[in-house]
Amino acid sequence: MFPFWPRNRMKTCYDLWRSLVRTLISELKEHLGRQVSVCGWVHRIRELGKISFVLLRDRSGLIQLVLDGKADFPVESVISAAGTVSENEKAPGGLEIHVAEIELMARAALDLPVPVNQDPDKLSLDAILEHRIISLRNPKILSIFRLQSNILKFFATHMRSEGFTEIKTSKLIGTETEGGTGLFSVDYFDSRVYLAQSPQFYKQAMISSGLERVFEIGHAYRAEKHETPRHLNEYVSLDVEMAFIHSEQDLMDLEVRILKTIFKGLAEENREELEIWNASVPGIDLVDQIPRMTHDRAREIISIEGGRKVYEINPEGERLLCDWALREHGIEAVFVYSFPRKKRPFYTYPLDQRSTMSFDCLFRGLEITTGGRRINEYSMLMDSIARFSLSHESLSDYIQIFKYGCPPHGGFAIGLERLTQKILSLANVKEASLFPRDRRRVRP
RNA sequence: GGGGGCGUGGCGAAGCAGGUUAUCGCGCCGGCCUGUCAAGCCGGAGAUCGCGGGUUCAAGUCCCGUCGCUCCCGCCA
Repeated sequence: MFPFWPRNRMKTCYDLWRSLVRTLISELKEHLGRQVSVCGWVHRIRELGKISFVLLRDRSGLIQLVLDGKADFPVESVISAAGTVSENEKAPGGLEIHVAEIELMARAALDLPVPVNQDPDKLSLDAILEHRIISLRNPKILSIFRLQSNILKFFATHMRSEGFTEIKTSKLIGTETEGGTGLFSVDYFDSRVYLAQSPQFYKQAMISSGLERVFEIGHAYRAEKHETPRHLNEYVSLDVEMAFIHSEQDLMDLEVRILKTIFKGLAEENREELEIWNASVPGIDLVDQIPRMTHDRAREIISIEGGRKVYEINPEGERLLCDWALREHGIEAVFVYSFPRKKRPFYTYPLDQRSTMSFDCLFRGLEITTGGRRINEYSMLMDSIARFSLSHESLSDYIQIFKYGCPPHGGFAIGLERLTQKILSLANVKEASLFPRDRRRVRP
């Protein structure tokens, strides 16, 4: 196997080195004293006259290369180096490679727009995002997405373990089902369609189809002109829908189990990333302790904590609630349920005249989840549609889900970027999106 | 939709009771150095101070507009 060099390359005296299979930097300690070949990006160069030290970076880590003479390539160039792995107390990490042969695979230009080998805390968010292609090379920045990838993995793994089927639904929708605001319209041949703000109706359709339990990991689009550290106009939604539930309490139970799996997995597999950000996930046992309170009770607590009467749960109130939960229950999270009917969509299952079987999950001061039981009974849905002054015509497809029998069900959605942001204590949710889209930014 | 703050070399900042060649750190280029650890030392390049207008003998600095960024509120994942 010669995965990195053309087969027709002319034979040279260095072909011995080139015949070496690439070794990942993280595996070098198993090759002590042996000849290896490594590939990666030049992270840092220190020249000391007749000897140079080059820090090489690959997907698995960093290693010091020791070179004779100068390094004739700039930082961020892609190289392949062959040499002998040796132990040296003077080397960072105790290991280094004494290089016999180097191949410059791709020379980097000199005008790096943002530093890759420095602490990104010293960069402005704007610089990070404007030069996203380059800033992602920064190991600390890239570590966000290593961790995020595992959030996705543990989420999906958990859902499957409970018998959920993964679905992918269309992001192009023909009608403004959830009300006119907040939808992006796009040209669709001779007509106009919209980008889905949630897979809500399709999830429910799959409940009635007989799958009973479904989840979807997909993008959601919100055409809202908000500019805050917690909003994106395109985000990844971890959507869940489950049949045969009794109330939103069943859904909170499910979310607790999901969060436990995610937190446990991250604590095991992403210790390094958490350490880089000086962050930690809540203890697994504590997730069971997340307090649950009604919307009314939440307002009371916020009023007491904030020292003044509140009627709405605003962002400051969400922070106060989580502070309270940390103090009283040891975990910065809280479930709020029984939201008023007027604060929830028409499809939310009513508990009584005033409130609904719906809930939010707040984590570290931020709403990461909204969900609830949905109306599954045809006549109740008709009443609700009338109550919200919606038209049957625009909801005809949706109504069909319930006309021929749909079991009691409900679901929720976790914002992937928000969860990532809060786990790592990132100042802005945009840092947790690879290529964030906000009101003006649609590039890179 | 409402409100606040900020735009100064590639990056991060100082300068802003108006005044002569706009300063510092990192990075970059050149030189010295065989054990560096954000290497060190010497030298150098690089900025029409976001843009437009106004006030003034004089504007990075004051005023108005504009564009951009960022934060708070509303709404939301």
